[in-house]
Amino acid sequence: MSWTEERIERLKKMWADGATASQIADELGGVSRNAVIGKAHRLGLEQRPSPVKPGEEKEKKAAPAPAAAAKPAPRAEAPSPRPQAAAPHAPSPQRLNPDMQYRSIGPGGFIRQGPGEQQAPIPPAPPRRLVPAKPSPEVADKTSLLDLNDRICKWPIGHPGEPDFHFCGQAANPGFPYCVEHCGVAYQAQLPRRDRRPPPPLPFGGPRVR
DNA sequence: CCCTGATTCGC
DNA sequence: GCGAATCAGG
Repeated sequence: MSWTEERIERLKKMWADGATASQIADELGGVSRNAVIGKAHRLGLEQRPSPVKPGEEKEKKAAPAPAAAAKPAPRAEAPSPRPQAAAPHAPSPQRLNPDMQYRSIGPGGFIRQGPGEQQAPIPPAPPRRLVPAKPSPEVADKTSLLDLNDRICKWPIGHPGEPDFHFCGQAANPGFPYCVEHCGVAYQAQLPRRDRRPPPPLPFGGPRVR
């Protein structure tokens, strides 16, 4: 089927009306939705909300980042002693906390409280001076999660959970999460399709095909 | 899986 | 120019 004047007109009309490429292809018949999209582009009538390109390019996919949650991790300067008291919900009969104050509970399981009755205030914990924990000797001089920022290479060294897990820590390649050396590992130029090597055959005949 | 539009590139 | 194959996101 060829793109006659009439079919092109119909394509333009439906495209402008917001029909999807699939709908247009079905309506016209004899063409695939890819053909419709391709034709629409060649006609220059694009600029439609694409599900894939709503705006600018988003976060780069950090290629091998396993658990490197690459956030600067805001440092807690002076944490407040106790954020809030536990809500006085109906405590289960088991595992009673001896430090807690309990009140009688009615048949419905709710605390019975008179109209003017106030909840007894929980006394605040005595102020305590908080000192930073000493880092374990394995990571003493290494770049830890808390040391990360956007100017530091976040390439993980070792594996999360290991005692000496840390990050590269070199000066990052500007605009990239890694230093120049690790950028070279993380990012590879994509070859033209014809130059790509086909993936090696999977063992056992590969995944099932329905 | 289904869907979407965008892009690439052999023809 | 055409459109299948592919990509990338919902």
